Amino acid sequence: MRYWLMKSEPHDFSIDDLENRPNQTEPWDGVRNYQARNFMRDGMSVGDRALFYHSNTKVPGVVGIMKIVSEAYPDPTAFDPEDKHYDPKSNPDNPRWYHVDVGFERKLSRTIGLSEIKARADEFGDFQLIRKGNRLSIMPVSKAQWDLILSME
DNA sequence: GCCAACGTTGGC
DNA sequence: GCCAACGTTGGC
Repeated sequence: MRYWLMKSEPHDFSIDDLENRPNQTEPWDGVRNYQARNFMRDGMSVGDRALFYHSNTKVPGVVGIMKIVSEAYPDPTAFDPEDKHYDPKSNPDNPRWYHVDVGFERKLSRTIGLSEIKARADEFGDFQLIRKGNRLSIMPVSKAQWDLILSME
């Protein structure tokens, strides 16, 4: 089993939105970055777990835990001209974008802020989240990093 | 709202 | 294949 971190802007889709979905699952659609796609398509397996991270908000940070509940499959929003994430270069015969479904596991009792994580950068070691200029929305997390974040809850 | 950092596009 | 221009991400 692997560990991941997945970012979402809470005004687009938040941990509460996920919790309130009928089955508490949701396709993690709209990813249009090759590295992030490759992590979902080639790296993830059902049963993996992921930190839900709120980005571009007042207190950016880790807010909950999800599990990966599907294998990767083509992202249909790329085929829909009406969709915000439409990509004319992706089509059903040759899909460019893939995603997985995620499931709600639990909310953290509080937000583990990015600033708190940065303050302990030494303990986290090489962590994409706190690399300078990081813009990746999906990234792997080591077991040690996972445990460290949850120990800060 | 600003802007630095980054990824993508497209002309050459 | 290079690289300038552009669009996006995301912290602050």
